[in-house]
Amino acid sequence: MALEHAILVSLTERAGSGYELARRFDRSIGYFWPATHQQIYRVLRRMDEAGWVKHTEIAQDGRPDKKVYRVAAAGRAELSRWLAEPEDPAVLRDGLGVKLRGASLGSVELVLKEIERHRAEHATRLEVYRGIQRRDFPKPSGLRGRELHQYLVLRGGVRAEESFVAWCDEVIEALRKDNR
Amino acid sequence: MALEHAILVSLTERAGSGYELARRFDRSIGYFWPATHQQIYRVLRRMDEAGWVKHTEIAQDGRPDKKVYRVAAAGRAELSRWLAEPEDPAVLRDGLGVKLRGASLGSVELVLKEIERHRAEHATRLEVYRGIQRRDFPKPSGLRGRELHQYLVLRGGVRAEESFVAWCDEVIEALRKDNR
DNA sequence: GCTACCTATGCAACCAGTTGCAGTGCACCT
DNA sequence: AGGTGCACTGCAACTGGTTGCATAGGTAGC
Repeated sequence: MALEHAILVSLTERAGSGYELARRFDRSIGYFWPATHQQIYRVLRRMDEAGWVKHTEIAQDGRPDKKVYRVAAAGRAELSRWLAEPEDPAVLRDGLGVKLRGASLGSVELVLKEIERHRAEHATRLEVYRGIQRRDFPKPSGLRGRELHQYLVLRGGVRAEESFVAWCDEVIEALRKDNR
Repeated sequence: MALEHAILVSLTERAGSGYELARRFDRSIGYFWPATHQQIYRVLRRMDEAGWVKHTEIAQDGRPDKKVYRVAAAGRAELSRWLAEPEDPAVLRDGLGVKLRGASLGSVELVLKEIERHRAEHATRLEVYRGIQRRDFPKPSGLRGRELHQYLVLRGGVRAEESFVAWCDEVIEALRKDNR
């Protein structure tokens, strides 16, 4: 599995608390590996116990103390081990496809509405990603190394959402036509 | 959740045993909702207890007996309830993105190889889907109702794999260029 | 004759992800 | 003064998915 590894990648780039990591996930690694704060906290504790990360408690005023985590030697070792290991290719898992498949057993009208809703959702995410792209990578042609990799990951998010939106459009058009 | 519902959709189209369902999932609903046979058996038993499906034991010679399941009234009711309910839009979850993001912490060479491997895998799946498309839907323009829906679901699978392959190609080219 | 794979079912243990809740204290708005 | 929202941590229960194993006869290849 990979939440451990996603966290290690993120922590290697920059040390941080569980909360900060959860925020970071929301707008970077998270579009390839979403995670909630509870999950992150639990995995951080586990990795701390295993010696993959170390934490320093930091008192803050006006705010609860936070634990800032850094990657330890064992964590770096685990990360390179994992990076060299093959990964299972991702599979699609989308309940919307099941709904469409079963549409004629219920109301095709309602399923169509649902697809329009998903279309809007995916279009919103797409706009968010494009915004990040414009802001953080205005000139992609000059990118190298780590920044290039980050950009390419973002491109994956953009492509995935584009493809969702295009599929929804195809479905919406076909269902409307069938309905006439 | 939706494995229950995916099974109900499939069983409504045609009654079948757990094993048959697992095969069907492998080449139809499964590209939107993958499931293993163990999972399917467990859910079938649960649905049987809940009265959503009924089974008939069928003796076969030279082969183990099988239980053929059919959807019961309660199952049809549950299915329409679910079809009318909103569904959370799907999120991408792909460890390959995490690996790419962390590539510079290990061997970029190795990650590149891994991406080429995934590219090949996705291209294979894509070819499988396109084969099904050619065989089962040679003339998509005339499709209506349930068949149209099935075709559109397949189109989703095709689009998703196309998008994966295209992304891999973009990444491979960019990493090669960066390496020179 | 042995290995391996296919049909067919299923249990048990485990692992990962989700949901709901709880508590602290500041800042900001009404 | 009261409500909302944010920063920050965390537990507990649950649900769903994965993996490994067991059983059993038939077919196919070496």
